Amino acid sequence: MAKEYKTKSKQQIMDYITAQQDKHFSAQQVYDYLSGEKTQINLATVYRNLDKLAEDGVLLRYKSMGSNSVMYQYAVEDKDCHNHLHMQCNRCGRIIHLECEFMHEIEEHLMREHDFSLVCEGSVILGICKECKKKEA
Amino acid sequence: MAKEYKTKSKQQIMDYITAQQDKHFSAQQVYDYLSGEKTQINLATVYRNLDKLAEDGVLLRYKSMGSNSVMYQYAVEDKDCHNHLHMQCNRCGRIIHLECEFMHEIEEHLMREHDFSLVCEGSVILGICKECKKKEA
DNA sequence: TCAGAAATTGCAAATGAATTGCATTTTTGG
DNA sequence: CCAAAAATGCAATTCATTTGCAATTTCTGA
Repeated sequence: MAKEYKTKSKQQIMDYITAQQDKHFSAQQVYDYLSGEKTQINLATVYRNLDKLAEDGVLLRYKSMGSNSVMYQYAVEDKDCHNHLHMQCNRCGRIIHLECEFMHEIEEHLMREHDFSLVCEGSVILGICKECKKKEA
Repeated sequence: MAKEYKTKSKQQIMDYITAQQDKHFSAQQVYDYLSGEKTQINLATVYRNLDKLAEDGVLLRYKSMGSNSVMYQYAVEDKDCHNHLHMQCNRCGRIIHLECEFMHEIEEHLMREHDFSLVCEGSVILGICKECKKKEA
């Protein structure tokens, strides 16, 4: 099995993404942020690390029409994203986990009435979130 | 307003996409199909036409993790895709319209319990469709 | 019917995100 | 401190998509 070495790059990236919490970001954004005067990092390194983190389940990884790059979002650790849908806000891009009993109803309905086995990972429905509606009002 | 000229390219493309119905396809696939011995078309033309058709609502246009290119699917004319979610099969890629009363329940739940205003267009949940499950069994 | 305007196409070049090969550097375990 | 394993930097590459522009096609109205 692959060992993992702690590196400065990984640390910087982790610091960035854990600070983002509900927000989503692209590899380029991580790179831009980390390419300040003090720090120095390579874009390929960012890509490699983000992809590994996504594989490890630390990050959600998805494409949407809203952006021409792959977006990532920090997946809170104790959260198993295989059991619920995700709602993404069309305005702010935030991803909200649809964690409630209603998920069972959705899943069961799809199965029973449509013979469709829901796969939650990567399933993202769009809309406008609470906060953004408030802002607009 | 922009006039529209009927061209051979448009005709060929329309013929292809209307024959696809439930199936999805990329610009490249349309191009490959239309680049037979008899016919001749340019990839840029395919892109331009598909994008216009998507703008006009004739095609659904979406990205998903399953493919590294934008996918299109024929949007049946009398179907208003603003009122229902879409289920995409992870195996065959087909998009199924979730048109049933249960949609109201989902929409209402999201609104009432999560203060989330669902936007159906572009909302695609993933899973395995009936047909693909049969095949695997 | 025909000339000219407008739209469309073909082609090649450009763009831009993402990936990869490889030499170099860093990390870690003994 | 020393190798080997892993990670990085860099440049080159890939691949989908877009764009500029000249050539072609479509349409319209005199």
